[in-house]
Amino acid sequence: MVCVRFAPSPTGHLHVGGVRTALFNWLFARNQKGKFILRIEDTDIKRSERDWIDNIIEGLSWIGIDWDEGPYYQSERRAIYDRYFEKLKRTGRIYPCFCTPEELKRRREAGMFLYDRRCYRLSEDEVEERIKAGEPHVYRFLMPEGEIVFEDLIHGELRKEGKEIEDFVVVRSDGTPTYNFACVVDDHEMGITHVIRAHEHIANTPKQLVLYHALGLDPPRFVHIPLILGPDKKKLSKRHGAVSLLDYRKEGYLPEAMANFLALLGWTPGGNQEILSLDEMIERFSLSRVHRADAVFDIQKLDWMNGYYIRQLSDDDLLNRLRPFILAAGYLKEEEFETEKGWLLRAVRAYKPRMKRLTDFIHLSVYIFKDDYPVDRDALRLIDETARKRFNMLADRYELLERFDRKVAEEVFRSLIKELGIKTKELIHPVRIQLTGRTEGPGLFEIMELLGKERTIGRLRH
RNA sequence: GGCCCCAUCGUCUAAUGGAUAGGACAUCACUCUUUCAAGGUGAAGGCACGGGUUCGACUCCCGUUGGGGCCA
Repeated sequence: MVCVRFAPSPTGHLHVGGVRTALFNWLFARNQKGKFILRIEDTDIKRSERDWIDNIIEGLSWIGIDWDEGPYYQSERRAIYDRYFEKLKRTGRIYPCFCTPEELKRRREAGMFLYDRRCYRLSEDEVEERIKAGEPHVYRFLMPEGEIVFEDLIHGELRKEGKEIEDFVVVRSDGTPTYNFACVVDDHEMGITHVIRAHEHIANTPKQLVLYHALGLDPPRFVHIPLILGPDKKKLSKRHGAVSLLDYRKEGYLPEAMANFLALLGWTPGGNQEILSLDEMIERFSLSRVHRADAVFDIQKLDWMNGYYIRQLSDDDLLNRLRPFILAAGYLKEEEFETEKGWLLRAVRAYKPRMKRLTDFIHLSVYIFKDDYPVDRDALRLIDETARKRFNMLADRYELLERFDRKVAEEVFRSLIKELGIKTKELIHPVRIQLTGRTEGPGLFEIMELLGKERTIGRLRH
């Protein structure tokens, strides 16, 4: 059975690149009726934080990814790594190294890019003595020579000369395993069959393979997926703006749009359909349709897709999703959602085709919630004395109405225009500006209905 | 400095030796319309370059260029 994992390091927010990796793993597992495991790689304890772990879990859940096992924490699996460490020691392929980070840095600056094995040449007596003296030391893996060849499911055959890789560290001076070592142990222990991870890990694969070999274990299949780039074609990072998945939630993106958009970065379902639900993605997912080249994160396409998903939502559903934003903006109080529901639904319907993000609703609709809304000063100049006279005439007629909705508002409006012998737009535009402070928005009579008789008249006379 | 990966419209991509190189976003135009959106119709826009291989290359091979990544 296929078994994959997503193994983020809790050193920061769950970013969109990580989500995409998780998504590919998850889609593959679900498509293959396999298992998806969540593993938190927190070996580097000082850099890991509980908050980041929460962020990862919340982000994955929000976008719709669930896991069959875990989260496992590497920080709680020390005993397992120790066991494999002993095993590794018995192979004679690791040796202690006493070189300090400062020394190594200095040598690298001097042009020594590969470790020169100086500690490997230490005599047994000296090693024993220095360990006994409590001198800090790491353990390095003695790299075998010869070519390491492996099959990547996306890139095909990849090869690397063993002597081009230095004797990498497997265990730190504090006894914790390094990334490559812990990763191999966990992937084996958890029965991982396919390691699907970001392209930047290609260089780690040969190191992991020699570890599998030394430990006498069968390696999994490797799949290196392309990176997500910023508009400048460099690896997506904070420099490019929002990279944290939950920041997108805060900005009003829908989880289904995020998932759809991210899945299409590097993968195609084939055919021309681009809008897919998670279930459709599961059904059609295949690693053979994952692209090789890196992909630029195109926020404009995300915006379009998010707007598209918003338009597909029922008014009711959309209102529910808008609720936290409306509350946060202070437009309404919790209890008013019930009493104002009918009105809110009409408002939602009016602004729906104009939203790209949920937050758009807040600024698009200010003037129906508040009386102190922003006003376009330039547009205001279009309102002259004649216009004001007409506003009052219109207000006078609206005063007489028993019922006030978009239909009667329009009928009355049009009859006034007819009497005045002017064109519709000669009055409609000034009225819109007078009522909303801006030149664009939903149909004028919908706005009037949302405003209601009193406020419409009040603003007309203002 | 070394090693590795990648290369189709501005962006995401389809094509798997034989189509006018297809679609989506963005752009532009037209349309609808009380404005802005949304919708509809259409346009413009791409195989990085140079060698091979082949009857025939976007497709295979080599090189160049460009971009990216990893060793800290």
